[in-house]
Amino acid sequence: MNLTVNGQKEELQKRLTRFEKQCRGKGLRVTQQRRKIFCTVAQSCEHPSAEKVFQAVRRELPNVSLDTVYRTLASLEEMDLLMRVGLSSKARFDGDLRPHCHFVCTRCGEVYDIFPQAGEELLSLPSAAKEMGEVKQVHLQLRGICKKCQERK
Amino acid sequence: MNLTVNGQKEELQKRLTRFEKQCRGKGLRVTQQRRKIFCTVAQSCEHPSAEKVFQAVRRELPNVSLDTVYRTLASLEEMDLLMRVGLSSKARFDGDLRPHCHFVCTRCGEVYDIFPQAGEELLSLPSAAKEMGEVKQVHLQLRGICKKCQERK
DNA sequence: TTTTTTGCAAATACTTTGCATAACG
DNA sequence: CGTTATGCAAAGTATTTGCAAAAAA
Repeated sequence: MNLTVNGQKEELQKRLTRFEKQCRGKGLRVTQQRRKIFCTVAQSCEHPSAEKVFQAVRRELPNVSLDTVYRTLASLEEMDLLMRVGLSSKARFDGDLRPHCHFVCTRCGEVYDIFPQAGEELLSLPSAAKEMGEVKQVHLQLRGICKKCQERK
Repeated sequence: MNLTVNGQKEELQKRLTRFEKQCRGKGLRVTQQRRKIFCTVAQSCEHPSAEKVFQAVRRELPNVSLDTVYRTLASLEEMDLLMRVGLSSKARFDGDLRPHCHFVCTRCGEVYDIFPQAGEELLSLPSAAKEMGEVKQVHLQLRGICKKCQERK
């Protein structure tokens, strides 16, 4: 994997400090594996898959296992130290093609529709978008904890 | 599955006609299975998984198979008759937490970052969002065909 | 030392594929 | 009728889990 430094404003050291602080706050131990996995994703700008992270980390920690990578990525996501592109778990489909967005509950996995009010603009595309290719669909997804899950806590 | 009619403006009949026209245009036959699978997703407002669609379709076509459902959902997506929530395939991660969006190429699966220009507003949340729960992250994903794929066509 | 985390291996989803038969146009 | 789509079964990925050993605090 090409570990080009991505354009994050805070340098790696600051981010590592934040990572360690959050781990300790949650009672999670700062292991070599966790640190290396975090650094790998933080420094990459290619949206690596679990497998890619595994391969990169393995160069320095030849004994890491893929399942540790999975477990760690999940906990880093939970701590908001990284984000997941798309959704994990199984595919879900939507036959409603009108512009709207989805609220996805990260606890129960439920997906709710949100329609903009009359007059509300859903979004304006960043101008850089057309340089990437031909945009066919726009998916706006809000992630958080839904009302139901908040109540049953 | 609760097949509540969703609030689509065109009624089912019109959508079915469009579906049939697009199938014929692509040389795809309008089979009972395709029609039923399309109707199921078009009428549902609960973002069903492949399995859920399978269960619903099965009630009227007891012999459908799950793999037909998968194949059909994929072709309906290709024809832009439905959309997929999140991404299929494997999970990918992003350690850059600054507000930005992703261009996802639906042909090669590559994910590119798009950062808004200075002064460009990425989006304004629909006012209905806060009623759903606590929004923790906003994911804006543009799907289309990337430059590279356009060229190698 | 005590508890958490790891690596291993095996299990579990979820999704895709090859092929003979059935069905559309 | 000729070709495409289906159903079946089996394979392929991606991800998760139980458990004993290793490592952090």
